[in-house]
Amino acid sequence: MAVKRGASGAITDTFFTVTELARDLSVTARTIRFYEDKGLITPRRAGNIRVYTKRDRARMALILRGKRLGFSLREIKEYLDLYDVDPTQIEQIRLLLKQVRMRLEMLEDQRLALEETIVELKEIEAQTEEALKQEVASKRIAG
Amino acid sequence: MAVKRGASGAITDTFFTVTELARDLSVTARTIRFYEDKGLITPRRAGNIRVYTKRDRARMALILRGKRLGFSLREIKEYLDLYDVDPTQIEQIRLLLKQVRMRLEMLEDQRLALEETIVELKEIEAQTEEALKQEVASKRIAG
DNA sequence: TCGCACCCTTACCTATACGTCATCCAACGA
DNA sequence: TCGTTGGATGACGTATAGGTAAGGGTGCGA
Repeated sequence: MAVKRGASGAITDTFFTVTELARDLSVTARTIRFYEDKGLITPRRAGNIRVYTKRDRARMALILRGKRLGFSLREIKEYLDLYDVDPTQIEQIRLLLKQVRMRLEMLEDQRLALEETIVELKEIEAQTEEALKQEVASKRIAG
Repeated sequence: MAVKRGASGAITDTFFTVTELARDLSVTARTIRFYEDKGLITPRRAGNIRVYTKRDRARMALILRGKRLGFSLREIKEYLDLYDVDPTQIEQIRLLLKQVRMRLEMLEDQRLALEETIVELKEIEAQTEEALKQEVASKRIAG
């Protein structure tokens, strides 16, 4: 409920400081500032202090999801820019569509690889559990 | 059909040289040697020349899939080691099982993120196609 | 008024994953 | 015998994604 900055570093309930946002998203403030450096996010300032809105927070969440998916910051930036394209420029729209489709293909491909791996790991898991049971059982008999 | 090394660098049909394997997998020879340096793959040698079997090729394919999934070489190494664990050591089995389950959790998580993103991109795609149609139609009328 | 908690910027440090020479050796065909 | 192709180090270079101080400013409660 603090309107001014208290011990927590909060400005208001709808705005965040870097460290607040960082804690919220389980990253460091350094990381957030670094993303700003790279042009992925541009918070407003109160004086020279960064002020993040909920929209900024959502954007950060998108960035982090992109990272979980294994994309580089450059790629994530391009991806985020897809949301900000001017829809009146027809050539720009065509380009955008092409990019979106390429990315979709990549993701579908990645999903396939992912599912293959999950299946294999589950097999290993099952075999391992089996082996474990066998081991324990034989020890019980031997003991 | 070459038994000796010909112009292609082939040794036999079942063995590969670095560059052959590299071409086959669309990576550079440097990459493969680097993986060896990091202990991810250990081909046999003919003298001091690397000789890769089909098994080596399969292992390389696993490595590359791991990379597509966004894992580091260190993680991929750990993952590959799962295939080589001695199944008689019960504590080792328990550890293995734990690792497999952790990795599975990560992958399921990743799959979720992936599917969210795919859905969003498909929405953008649909909207963009729509906008494109509108643009073209209006230009046709105007022209 | 001191210290603490945060904020900012600048700058150097680090790990990962290769790319890029440079140098040297061996085999093969013209 | 020479040139080309390919293989093997070894060393240095590079991009990405931050970590880690260093140095300095501000507001606030004790």
